[in-house]
Amino acid sequence: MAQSETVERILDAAEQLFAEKGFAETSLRLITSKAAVNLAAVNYHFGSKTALIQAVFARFLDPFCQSLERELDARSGQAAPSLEALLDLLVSQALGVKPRGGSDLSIFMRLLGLAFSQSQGNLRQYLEDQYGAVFRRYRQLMHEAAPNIPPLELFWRMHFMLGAAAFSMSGIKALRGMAESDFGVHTSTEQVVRLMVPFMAAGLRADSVLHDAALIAAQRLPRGQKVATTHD
Amino acid sequence: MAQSETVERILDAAEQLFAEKGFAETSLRLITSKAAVNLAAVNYHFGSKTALIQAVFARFLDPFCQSLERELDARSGQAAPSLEALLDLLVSQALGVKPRGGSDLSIFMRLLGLAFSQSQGNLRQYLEDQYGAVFRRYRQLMHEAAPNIPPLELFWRMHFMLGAAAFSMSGIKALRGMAESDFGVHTSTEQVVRLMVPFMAAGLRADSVLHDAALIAAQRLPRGQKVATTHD
DNA sequence: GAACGGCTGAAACGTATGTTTCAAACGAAT
DNA sequence: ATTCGTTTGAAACATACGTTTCAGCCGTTC
Repeated sequence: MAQSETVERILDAAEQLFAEKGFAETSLRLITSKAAVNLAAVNYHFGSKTALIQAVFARFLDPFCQSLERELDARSGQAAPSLEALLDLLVSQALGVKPRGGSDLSIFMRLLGLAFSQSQGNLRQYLEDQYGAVFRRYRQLMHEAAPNIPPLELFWRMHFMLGAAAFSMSGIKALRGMAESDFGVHTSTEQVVRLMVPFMAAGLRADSVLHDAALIAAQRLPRGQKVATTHD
Repeated sequence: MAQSETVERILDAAEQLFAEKGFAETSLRLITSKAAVNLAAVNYHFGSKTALIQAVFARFLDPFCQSLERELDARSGQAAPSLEALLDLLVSQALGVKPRGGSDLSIFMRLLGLAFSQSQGNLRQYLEDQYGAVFRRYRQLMHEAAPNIPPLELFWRMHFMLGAAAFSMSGIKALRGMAESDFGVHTSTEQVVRLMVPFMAAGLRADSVLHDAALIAAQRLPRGQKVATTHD
């Protein structure tokens, strides 16, 4: 009956605590205590801590990806968007998705960063399976926006991008503190995000170093390789 | 007889396991078992697990920073180095420092990434205290190499850079796997590092969006989304 | 009003962790 | 050969964790 509020409370608390301390360092007891629910509620509603973690991501990533895909669909007929437009789209989506009160973009990105840096191929595999399609679609658009960059290099550059975003948001509190003590200026999360756009756009379209390197040779797909699913 | 080999064995095992699984997820028993030493040896030689973690970083970062400072000293008389030269210096130092057999650049960067993304209270402060001076010195050179970028923006861009590096190296194995399955090409760690340089250099000298003194007010939302500025 | 099913509360279970203890082993100096 | 400080080995300790259990609660349905 009626989706007890307990589930939301747990997700709220877990999201915040995971972002603060990491997954392994956050105990269920801490979560349930912060959420003011019973310890057993987690295993009752989610089954396990692992499932809880995935649920936290799903609550954030599902609306984000759906919203992003909607935007991409809306643009599918028109001319291919520019790099900046693509980045802006991502930024505005990220800034726009606010499922709940507690959710902040910095939390979102920090969790994403943790997902990639914490151990288990578990979570990573989950994200890959669940949201890999959207990523590939977005990458294809990036490829069209920067056709002179070899796909392999673009792949890595997009992950440099993701890393820059995840890392900065990850430690935004500490970094903001450093910036504030060094420059006496407060930088809001949103401002940091906006600072990323020109950095990333310029990095993405920098001259490739792969055109005549050894990599480019292997880059031409030897016909046998399994490239099957992705036509990008 | 001072400095038993046990210490080195522990550090080797710990470094590798920390990089693989993270700090919290790596137990002392796993470390000592891999190192083939007694469990109590860790607490005997290092005092605590926390101290062990710091020791792992010190063994890596101390020679790196010393070597970097030496290079910076050697260049202090000459003309200010270019951005690319500065980045190359970093890369070559990072690729050059190999204190031991097991040590790999990807391990180095992954640990660094973990240091910033895991429960930041302790380790982060340690790194800041211990190596903050070198960072500031390097940043000053970056400022001279890109004088048209406002220092605050440069600060953030350097951290975007660090994030890109830490993140990519952090999950290099998984990313390499993705790249390999999508493009059928193996990318070595060193190649990934070299791919970063043009990306970062271009990002660093991208046109600033902070030109006006009004650092903060300069940011106006391009599209009509709700602002609701969540101050955190 | 009684019976049912979803949900909560409190307690316990089994396990794994970091740390401590203390006796034994080792090596160098006396 | 004995001594002494350093290092190791095996075991125990205290604690924290994720998970399970089960009795009780409450709203809904018959």
